[in-house]
Amino acid sequence: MADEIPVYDPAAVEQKWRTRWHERGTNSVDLAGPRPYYALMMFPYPSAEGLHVGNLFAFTGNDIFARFQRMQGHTVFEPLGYDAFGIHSENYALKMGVHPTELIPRNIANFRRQLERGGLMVDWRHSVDTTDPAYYKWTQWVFLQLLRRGLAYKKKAAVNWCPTDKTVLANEQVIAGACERCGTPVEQRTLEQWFFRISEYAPRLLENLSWIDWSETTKAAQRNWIGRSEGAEIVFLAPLGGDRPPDPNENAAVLDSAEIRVFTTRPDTIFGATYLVLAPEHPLVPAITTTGQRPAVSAYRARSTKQDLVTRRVSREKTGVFTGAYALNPASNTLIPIWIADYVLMEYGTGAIMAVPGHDERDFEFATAFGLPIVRVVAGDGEEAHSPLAVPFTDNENGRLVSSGEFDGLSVRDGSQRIVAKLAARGAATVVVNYRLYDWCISRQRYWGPPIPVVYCDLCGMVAVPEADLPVRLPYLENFKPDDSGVSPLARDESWYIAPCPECGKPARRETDVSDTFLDSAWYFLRYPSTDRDDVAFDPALTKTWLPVDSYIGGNEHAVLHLLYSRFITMVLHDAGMLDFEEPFQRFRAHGHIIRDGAKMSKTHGNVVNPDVYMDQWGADTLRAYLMFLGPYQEGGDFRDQSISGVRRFLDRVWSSVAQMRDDGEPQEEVTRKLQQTIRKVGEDIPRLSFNTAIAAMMEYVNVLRRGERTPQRAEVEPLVQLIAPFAPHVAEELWERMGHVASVFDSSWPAFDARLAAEDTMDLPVQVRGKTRGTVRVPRDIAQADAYAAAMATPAIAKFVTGEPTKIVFVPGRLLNIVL
RNA sequence: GCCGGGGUGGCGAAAUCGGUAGACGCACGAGACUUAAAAUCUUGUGGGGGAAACCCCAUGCGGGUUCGAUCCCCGCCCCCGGCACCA
Repeated sequence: MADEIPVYDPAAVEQKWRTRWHERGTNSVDLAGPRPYYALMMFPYPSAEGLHVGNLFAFTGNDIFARFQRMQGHTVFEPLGYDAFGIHSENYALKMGVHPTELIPRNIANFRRQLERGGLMVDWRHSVDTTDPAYYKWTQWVFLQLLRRGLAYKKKAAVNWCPTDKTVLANEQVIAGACERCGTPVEQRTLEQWFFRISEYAPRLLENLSWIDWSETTKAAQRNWIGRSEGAEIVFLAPLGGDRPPDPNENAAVLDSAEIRVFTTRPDTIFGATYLVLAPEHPLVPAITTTGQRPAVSAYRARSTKQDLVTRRVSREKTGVFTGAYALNPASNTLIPIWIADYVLMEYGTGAIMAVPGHDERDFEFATAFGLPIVRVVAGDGEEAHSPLAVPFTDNENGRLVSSGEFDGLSVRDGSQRIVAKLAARGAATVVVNYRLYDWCISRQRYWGPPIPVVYCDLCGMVAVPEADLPVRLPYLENFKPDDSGVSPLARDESWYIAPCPECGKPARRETDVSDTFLDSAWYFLRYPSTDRDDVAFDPALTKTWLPVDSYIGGNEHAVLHLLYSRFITMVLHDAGMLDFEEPFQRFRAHGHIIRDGAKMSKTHGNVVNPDVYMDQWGADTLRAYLMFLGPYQEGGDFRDQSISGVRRFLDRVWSSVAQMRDDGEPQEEVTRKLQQTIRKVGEDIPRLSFNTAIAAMMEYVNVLRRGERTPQRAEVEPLVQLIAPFAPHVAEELWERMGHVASVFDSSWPAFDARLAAEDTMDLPVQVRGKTRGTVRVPRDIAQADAYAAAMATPAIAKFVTGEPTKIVFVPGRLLNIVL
């Protein structure tokens, strides 16, 4: 090192180390290495626009964490792949008039280039591409495992249909009655669809949330989605065949009657149930409807089943029709009318409710609209028991039962229990738990996805494609545009869909639907370690070593879709004896999102950041560190062009510290102490993903290091280079090499924290008078209270506030002294 | 409506088993270097008052607990995200 200080040239340094890492295999993981650590990040959809700065933000956080784990002595596996099937790609291909089989490889190549440029420690030998037959062969295999276990089934179902994308959508993909992709109002259509029985797993999917180490926001979203509610099913008997209101004096039990089961979370309010409501599609409706009401009821049913979901969900106006029938309220023993209305959903609970207008807003609205009786059966403390209700009373914390016979005076909770117990004794009620989670509709009438591996034979019926015959390859279709028919474009290619029946060999017909993209991504983490194996989906030994995933990082936009499906598929494979764990991700952290100028980045806002531009101008290391510095990783932040210079300045200062470094002296005590504190801080912050404060701590250290005219010593800068390495890997490698090291800095051990070197003998003890800080005194760290007090009183600036005798002295050793007067 | 997360300088943000509020960075001001500018270095910067030493106010709003509250409790307001005619 001569007098000339070499200039930090990011472009040259980064180019050099990309090549070097490749040549040396620095990022190639030894899957048999010690202390395996699987650091997974959500794989991207390779869009034509290229890598988004938001992707880079997400990946960089994971990369820092992974590199840190490696320097802690772990063998770290940090794979990345491409989620390239799906409507997004297909629509883009349609728009551009390019076939997806051409488009996707092009996009992937561009992504790969940008990702490598970002300096990620990814082992590309273990990548996946969901559109590769070598991958989707196993996606089809996963489907067959569910089929075999009775967890995949086909049924005619009212499904969400997007008229723009011309496809079925899962409930998860319908936001406020509209398609999450294009915003078009969703219609209801009845089609034959494939479903997975995820609802059967609802209790486990919910319960496990109590012990997995995930972001609270994500767990809350899943809990909301699964939607558990505790309550009771109560039986109401409805006498049949009468065209007149039954005589209450008549013995209802002797009449032929229908059992109407309702679900309620408020059995305590049963004395206030003044009518029943069935969903229009409820199967008992034809049986109970009286002759006189038949025309009105049929008209209403016809209308509401045709009605699309939007009208039904967005306009909350209450409509309904009286069936003419009555049911016996098993608690109050009175006859109450039975109505049908579309505010009661067939898909949830029993498709029937007991309406308690006094204590439920919806029932209140309905009762008001149709002039049905509103009875109060819960009253608040000190409230007149029979005070009329202008609005439904829903305070179930303080409420007490009234007008409820023997149950009067009980709390909501006790009342519920006692009433259910009493009804249960005569078989009229059962305690039940309901979930809002519906089965997962996985079929899509589109082109760009894995064909569902099933064949229909006139003789043998539905036959699963044998595993040995997988993959069922997606044929090349010139015209893959979807149409309104509700049938997949694959149904146009007879040469493809006519196939021999696997059982009898006679010509049969392939399933022409493809599966949902979310199935591709529900198991990809199992594939990464085993990409070398083409005979199994996942190698048992490798899976035992590497899974479950140690750390998973991704966006919260996948909190309910991808994460829930992945957990479900894992549980199924666990139950099938193929995995020895049932939760795929031990730890999950949701990262935040990068916005710019206070708005989400989008082409319409014109505020999209192309990472290439910033890597050209500042270097990848600077961009990485800046993204991590601009805000808390789990909250995201605002990308501001102006602020990036501060991070570059910091790296410049690290660079010149190394360039000027000397080997001929002792490290300075204050610098050493600060260094130790920084080692501790950075080592604590990285596992917490608190990257912004870790960078701030390193900046503080560099400020101390560069203070004054002195030349830094090796022992002062060498650990610094290791600390910055996860954040700025290229420049750290370069500096590490310039300091004389041959091996990669990532094969060095993270600097050890030495508490003795970090400790200081003296400190500035804050002194408060009456709780207000009035100054500090320089005292030994382990000073006793009396000495601290004496020191404070010896400081005029503090003593002058002590105007009388102290009544109390609060002393927290090492923290503060408070003199109370 | 229910469930999460959040509200701190001009800006991005630190600090929560209760203990000097505003670390670090941006921007801005002053100075050094320079013919000059850029870069770099030094230094200042929450608001108000004061010549100054200093004083007062301040973590969305209003109360409370405490020697001491950004942090805990009660009652509100606002922003972001999830769920939503789910009984």
